[in-house]
Amino acid sequence: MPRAAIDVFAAIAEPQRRRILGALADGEQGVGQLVDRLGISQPLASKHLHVLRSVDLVHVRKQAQHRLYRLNHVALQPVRHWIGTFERYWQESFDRLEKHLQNLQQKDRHDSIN
Amino acid sequence: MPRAAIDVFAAIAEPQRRRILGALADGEQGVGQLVDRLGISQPLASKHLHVLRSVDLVHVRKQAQHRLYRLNHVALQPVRHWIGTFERYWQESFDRLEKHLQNLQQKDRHDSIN
DNA sequence: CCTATATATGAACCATTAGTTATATACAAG
DNA sequence: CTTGTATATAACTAATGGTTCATATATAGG
Repeated sequence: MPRAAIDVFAAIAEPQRRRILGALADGEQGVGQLVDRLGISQPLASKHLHVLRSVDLVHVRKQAQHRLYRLNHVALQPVRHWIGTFERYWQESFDRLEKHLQNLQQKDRHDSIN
Repeated sequence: MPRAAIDVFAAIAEPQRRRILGALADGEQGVGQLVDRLGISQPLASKHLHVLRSVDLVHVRKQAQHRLYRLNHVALQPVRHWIGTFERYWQESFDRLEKHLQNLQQKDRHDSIN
């Protein structure tokens, strides 16, 4: 139960959490599905999801007893941006990318993560 | 003295290490300069640099008693690539970027980091 | 209300690690 | 060879965090 102020960088530093995010890239999923796919214990999955939720990397949706988690790729922007500060060599391309990203964000409501 | 197998993600999860890399983005620097600029202790700087070196994020060059560290931005590619796997929405742009990156890598010998 | 299923949470354990202080190493200069 | 400067390393401390086991909460269905 990490109550410490963890940031996005620390969140994605954990291999299991990266695996979870990778699995969620295939679409919204419940805890049970993630447990089965990744072969980890249920409490561990819940706790990692809690961390990911604390940095807004995932969003939750209730459905009966299930909690359906879905990836929020926008929360990765701090990492993207930080890396961009070093890669000024291709900064021009990066700027184009950022612009494109902002456009995508605006119509990012009920988009197709599947 | 972290002898554990730390990866790039864990290396950049540490805020002080990100600050060090940020400082090195301005060009090659000695440990003393980093200590002054960042206001951290000398042993701490050396240890963080050791970690960064273990994942090839920095390269060292001896000059008299000094050790001059310089950023190796190419080592950030795993992070870039991993993030790219989620951001398939602008994948096309990303591919163009990757191509550009590979071109830059080839003429990355004694380039100008400053 | 009782049971089953799905998920979250608490407690305890153990490993890792950021940080400090003290000391060692490397090199240069006299 | 001694001194001074620059950096690395060792020993230690304290905090953090990943993991497991047990238990609690939530919801559905009889």
